[in-house]
Amino acid sequence: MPETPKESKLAEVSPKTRKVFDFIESSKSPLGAYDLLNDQNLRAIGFKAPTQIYRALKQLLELQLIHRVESLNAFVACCTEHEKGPSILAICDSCGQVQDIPAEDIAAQVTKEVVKKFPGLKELNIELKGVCEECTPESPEVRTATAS
Amino acid sequence: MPETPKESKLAEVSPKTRKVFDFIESSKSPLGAYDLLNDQNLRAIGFKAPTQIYRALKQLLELQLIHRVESLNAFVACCTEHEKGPSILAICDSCGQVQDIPAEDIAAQVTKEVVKKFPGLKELNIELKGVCEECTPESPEVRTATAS
DNA sequence: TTCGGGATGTTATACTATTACGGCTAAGTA
DNA sequence: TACTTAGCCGTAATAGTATAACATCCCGAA
Repeated sequence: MPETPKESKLAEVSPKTRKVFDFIESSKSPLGAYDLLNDQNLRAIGFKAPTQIYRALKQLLELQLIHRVESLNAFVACCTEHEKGPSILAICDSCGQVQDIPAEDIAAQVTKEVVKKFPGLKELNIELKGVCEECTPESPEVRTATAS
Repeated sequence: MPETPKESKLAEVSPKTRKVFDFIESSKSPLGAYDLLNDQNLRAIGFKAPTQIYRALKQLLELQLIHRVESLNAFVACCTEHEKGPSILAICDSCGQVQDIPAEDIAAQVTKEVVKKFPGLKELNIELKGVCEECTPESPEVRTATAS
């Protein structure tokens, strides 16, 4: 049976790094490095200093198992459905949850638009703030949305 | 004669806040709060503590005279040509300069794509990393660009 | 003139991230 | 076996970013 990409990546990391991933993945909201550091379960397995946490996070970022949410200084697990492609991170101001939305076509359009002014594009980071579907009180029929 | 939007906004702020804007605007690269705080010219006019700087920055952000570059914890002046609309911030890894590129159409597409999953969209932040045109060694004819 | 509110000053502290260094262990080699 | 070296991990110290809390001043309204 074929391993999923996530499983094969996780096979490469140490048990401690894996534990960090598990906590991020099981959290509904993004976690900061110090949230992780102060987690009793991670303390219990030997995390005592920020460096240790940051080392694990660095590895998970390189494997693209997690995203860094720049505007929150925090981390979320990558959505397992589209592990490879570019993402939009949609941050709900109300419940704090972050959705990792696939953004292949947006990325393509951005690339196309900026190529003249910025020919050496390497990384793309899109973060949205607002209110997610679950926290939106209006009925679905009358919803509207605008970006400022 | 009509004032520019920038001028009319700047008319509202205190001389000290204006001075902070001037420094950000005249800088080629994004400035952090502590870069500003440690600037001799700002010290000379009475900036002594981070709070003062952050207050000025907050006001300038609200007036949309500056952008916060989330991935750098730093601030750049808004491009004067498109003060009102959404922007893409393109950060050059080589020279450190940031281009503020208009992004009306990208914003519209993002809005359209995420409206179902994220109907309450309020803010859009797009940051790119890579190498700008000036720092790109290749000849213009053979340039290509891809977003990961 | 006194009151109250907004802007500004000041101090302390919280939060985020990195550097530097030292020890351990596992793989390769004489 | 003993040596070496490179990478991983632990630890301490410090750098960098941001906010809270409270004092003070100044000005306009009553």
